[in-house]
Amino acid sequence: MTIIRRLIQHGIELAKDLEVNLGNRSISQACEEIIRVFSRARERSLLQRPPAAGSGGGSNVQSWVMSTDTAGQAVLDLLFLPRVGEQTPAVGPRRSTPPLPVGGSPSAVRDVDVSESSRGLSSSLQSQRRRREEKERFTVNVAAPQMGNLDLPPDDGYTWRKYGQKDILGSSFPRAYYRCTHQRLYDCPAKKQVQRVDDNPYIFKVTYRYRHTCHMSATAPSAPPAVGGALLQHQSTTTARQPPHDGRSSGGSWLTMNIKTRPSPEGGSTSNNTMLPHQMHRDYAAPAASSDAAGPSTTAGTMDVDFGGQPVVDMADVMFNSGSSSEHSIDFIFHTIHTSKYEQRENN
DNA sequence: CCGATTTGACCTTG
DNA sequence: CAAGGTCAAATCGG
Repeated sequence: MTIIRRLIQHGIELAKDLEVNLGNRSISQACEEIIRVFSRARERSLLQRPPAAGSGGGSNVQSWVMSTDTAGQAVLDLLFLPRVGEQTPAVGPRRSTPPLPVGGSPSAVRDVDVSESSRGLSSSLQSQRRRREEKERFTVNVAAPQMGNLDLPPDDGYTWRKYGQKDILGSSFPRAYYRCTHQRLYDCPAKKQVQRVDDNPYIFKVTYRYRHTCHMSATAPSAPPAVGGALLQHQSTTTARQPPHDGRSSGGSWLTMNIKTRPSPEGGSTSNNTMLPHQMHRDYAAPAASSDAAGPSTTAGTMDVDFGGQPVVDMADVMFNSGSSSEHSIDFIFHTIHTSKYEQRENN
């Protein structure tokens, strides 16, 4: 743990140094060094990760980093805050709920969803749901692998099943539609859309919708250890962190964006997509929307709780995977544009 | 054989 | 009616 701390601290110092000395030093050189340091921290944390999620090392490291200095906190803010909401694709919902009816037939599973989304639904209900859906959606920009198969979508730790692809008007690249692989078995409603950014084919715009519920089922492949009911569970439980099989993961997964955000309550989210870290902190720490679709962490009301339970591996993860919506150079450094934003629509 | 992907058709919404 | 989103049959691949 000491080594991890040292590595992380070193990384933070390097990042600080980079920001201070921008222009005096080769940026790429500095970035590589920072990446190396954090990579080592991550690798070590992966090796050392305690079996009991939520307790032990992760929180220690985090609290330690947070207590280092303001710059360290800034880095943490920058890196952590985005993922502490609810719908991160990287971290499944975490509330203690009874297992989902796994035994049910696929159709039964679907019925749950159909109840609201079936084509026969009344328009008012549908629009209601639609409004809520819009709130449960956020997009991130993720750097595409710079080598290998560039068509591969970014790996965010979950397993997705592609169910459609569509050419979008005005876009040079088609949009791919994915849903959670466990949609049927565990009634997991999580979906995402992946589309290359027009002006930069090396960047994916990923839109996430709904939360993963496949981690909540006791029988789910990813059923995490229940810790306190409001603690984070690590994504590695399920399909997360599967061994790379396409050549983009091992060294490339860090390019992936793992942002965790919490939808704001009705009207709570600002129309400003470029929230500063501390703003995000406030917003995301606000009581979760009483969304019936999922509400895992209405209990995880405070960032502190989430922070405390976050394993260090996630931290390293986020360090590479996410940025923030601030103008920080970290974004540039890690080549991960994090325009994490809520799709908001004006109240109709 | 089973699960994932592809792809054209269909549905919903504005 | 156009565009976005989803379905589902056909196909692919392990």
